[in-house]
Amino acid sequence: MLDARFVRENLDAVKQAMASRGCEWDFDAFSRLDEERRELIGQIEALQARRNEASKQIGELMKSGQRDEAETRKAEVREVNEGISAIDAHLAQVDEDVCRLLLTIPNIPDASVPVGADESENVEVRRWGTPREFAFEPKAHWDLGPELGVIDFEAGVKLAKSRFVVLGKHGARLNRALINFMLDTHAERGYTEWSVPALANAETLTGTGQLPKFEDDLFKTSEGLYLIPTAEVQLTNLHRDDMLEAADLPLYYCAYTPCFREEAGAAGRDTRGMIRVHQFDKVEMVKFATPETSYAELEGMVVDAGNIMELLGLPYRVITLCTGDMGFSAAKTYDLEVWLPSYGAYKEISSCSDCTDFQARRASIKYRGGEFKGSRFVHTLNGSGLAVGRCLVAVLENYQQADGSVIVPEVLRPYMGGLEVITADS
RNA sequence: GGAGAGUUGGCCGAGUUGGUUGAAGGCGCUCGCCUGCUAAGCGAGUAAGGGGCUAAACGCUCCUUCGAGGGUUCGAAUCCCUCACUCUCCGCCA
Repeated sequence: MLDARFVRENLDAVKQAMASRGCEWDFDAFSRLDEERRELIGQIEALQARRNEASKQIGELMKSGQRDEAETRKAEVREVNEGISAIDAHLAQVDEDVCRLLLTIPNIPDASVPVGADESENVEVRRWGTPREFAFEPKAHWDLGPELGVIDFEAGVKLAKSRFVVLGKHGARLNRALINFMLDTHAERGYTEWSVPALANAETLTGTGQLPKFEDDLFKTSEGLYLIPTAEVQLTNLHRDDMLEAADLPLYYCAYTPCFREEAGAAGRDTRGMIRVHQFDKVEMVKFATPETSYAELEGMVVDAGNIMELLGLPYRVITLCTGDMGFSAAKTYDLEVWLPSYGAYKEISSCSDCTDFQARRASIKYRGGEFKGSRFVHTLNGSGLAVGRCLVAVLENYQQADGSVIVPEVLRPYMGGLEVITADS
């Protein structure tokens, strides 16, 4: 969420920022409501000051036995109170409208973010590794997986519905190996591991920005809880309403969780395979940093995500999302894309964002003890490290051999009981 | 699920015959003094959010907030109701 005063005082800059995102926002309504709100607050507070003054006098009159005079003042206050409640009802409505507007305006892109309309205008930053030249026709994971018995698409549909998958045999173990490998690797780099609920309440999801605007993307339970779309939600909200110490920053957190997404607007996209499914595993990284260091921390997070693919020997590239392609809460986002032979292209496997104080303001996450008076909002960052399902797909496709078997990357073998090759009958 | 106790500022903790208590005291923190160093000591300051005044900073002023919401009252941390959460005991259970 943006600060109402900031929007008011930087109206043109905010308008420009929203235009660069291709985001429609009712600035006129905001200005109107914001002004009305302040006007009403002024009126109410003037009346409240009168009431407080009179009440104090009534107390004194009662003590000194001037009952009649006290009764007169009481009648006066009753009248003042009627005025207050009338205005108050109006203010409550205006407040709600202002709040609703502020909760639906996205973060302002950082100045370094390329301006662009959509993903075609994202900017490549760097590449690591070289896509392998196959001496045979490589298979896509939607063929390879079932043939090896590691992915079962039909079973997923039977147990739940389309866009759910079942991992079997070495697939299940490879999945678990990836999770453990990622968590262990991040731990070595200073990330504290957490295990968090897979369900979250509305307040939590409002804190990170999924609600109220993107409720359609979430699975919801009958009692009002939501299945988390990412562990970012939980890790970031761990410190909701907290006051952190500057000396403790930055904080590095990570967690493995399943993630659940309705994919409401994704009909027809990535329909084959397990690239886009309703439930997938992900290891997530979250940082809490000061405004001074947050962009440097973002660079570091991208390195930490890329490190996983480098250790796995998976070719990838890093791109900077342009203004039109960035997520709601982010001020700057790097996507990491892994090479997938089935797509003949790089495909998103991680998204690392600096949300600046956007989430911290919603969730009230502050810190103190720095070179400033009082407290300030922290900057929150999050990034996948990595999406496990897509990583499993990348391993299968990139490490496949002509006979249909798949070599297990060396770093994963300790997690696979020393297994070196996945074959259909192993 | 049943019964009881609790929820106060960065933290701990007073405050329930309603009225200068936004809140004693302590800890922590900041500044100053003192002090070979450190520790201790002395003095002052120290909640947040919002409105207004000011070109702005400083500052001044007003309002709100004692788990959340509602009620009683001229006035509520203090009385009443509802809800949430925490703790203890019982029940149930992986």
